[in-house]
Amino acid sequence: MKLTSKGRYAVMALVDLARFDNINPVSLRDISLRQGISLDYLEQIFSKLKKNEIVKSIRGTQGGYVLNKNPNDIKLTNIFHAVDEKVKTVQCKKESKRGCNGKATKCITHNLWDELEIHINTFFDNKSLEDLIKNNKETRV
Amino acid sequence: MKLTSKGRYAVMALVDLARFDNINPVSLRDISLRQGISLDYLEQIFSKLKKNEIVKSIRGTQGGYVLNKNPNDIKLTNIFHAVDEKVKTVQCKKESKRGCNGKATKCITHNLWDELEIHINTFFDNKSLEDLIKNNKETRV
DNA sequence: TCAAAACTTGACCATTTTGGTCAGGTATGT
DNA sequence: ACATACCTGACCAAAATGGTCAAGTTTTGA
Ligand code: FES
Ligand code: FES
Repeated sequence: MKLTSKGRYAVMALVDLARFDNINPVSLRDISLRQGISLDYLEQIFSKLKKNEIVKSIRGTQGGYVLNKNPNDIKLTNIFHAVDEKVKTVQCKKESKRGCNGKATKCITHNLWDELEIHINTFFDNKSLEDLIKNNKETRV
Repeated sequence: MKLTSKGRYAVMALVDLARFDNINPVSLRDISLRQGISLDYLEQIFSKLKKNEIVKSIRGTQGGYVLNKNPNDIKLTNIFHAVDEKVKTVQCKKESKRGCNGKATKCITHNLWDELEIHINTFFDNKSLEDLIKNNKETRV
């Protein structure tokens, strides 16, 4: 089980963004330099964040990106969903009655994995961007 | 973030094993048939489980595998560790002071991922094979 | 006006991981 | 002796990962 860098970068970039967007839009170039993430890769990520209305873009010189919501209303769940970082612990299709082995009933560990998935998602549901900024400000002092 | 089938199969196979090992050793062939897992693949998995002293092997006709510990002492953590299914959320090396971006300090989201890793591992630490068997017996009634 | 800054889109690709298969063993009970 | 079942290691196709590259379009400020 590992986190992909797409998800990791998305959160990283948004925390960076949230810390600077009070006055001006923040350019991807700046985020790229500060966080050490490839500019081209950031563009892919922000394209998705924009489609999911987590950020707004402002074009032209002095342009950049701005948060589209209150940091408190942006949960990790939303960010991960936007960049297709999904938690997948079961093998079978959830909607179906069939199991992962192709048999007619769910396998003997299905419930376990389901519990695990809920356990992980709970973490993401409860963490907002606001929490992360706060936490980061504290450690900056 | 997804679970690999190596980890999933390992647990599945051990639950199956635990349910039948009271009397005789259980052959991989039987597990393979009951759970729909390739025999060759199971052999790879059990080789690792054996090295980690989670199961014992008994060779020859009527041979098979037997649990090497009390089901209550086999935690999911142990199983996952045995088959190299590890939870990896941070990008950097934990021991090092350096961050994932190559910089001298940990990145702004490092603490978050660390928290997440602990959150997930807690789940694995607290779940034993015994729990799974019980749960399964209940649902079988 | 026009160049530079910055967003936009989509194709492309090398490397690694995954999820196995295959081919040969070796040990042991009957 | 022979069948059963463990044991070992090589091998491999397909998918996912983690990007790069190229070619735009839009807007501002000098
Ligand atoms: S994981 Fe759902 S049936 Fe096996
Ligand atoms: S994840 Fe540890 S420094 Fe970024």
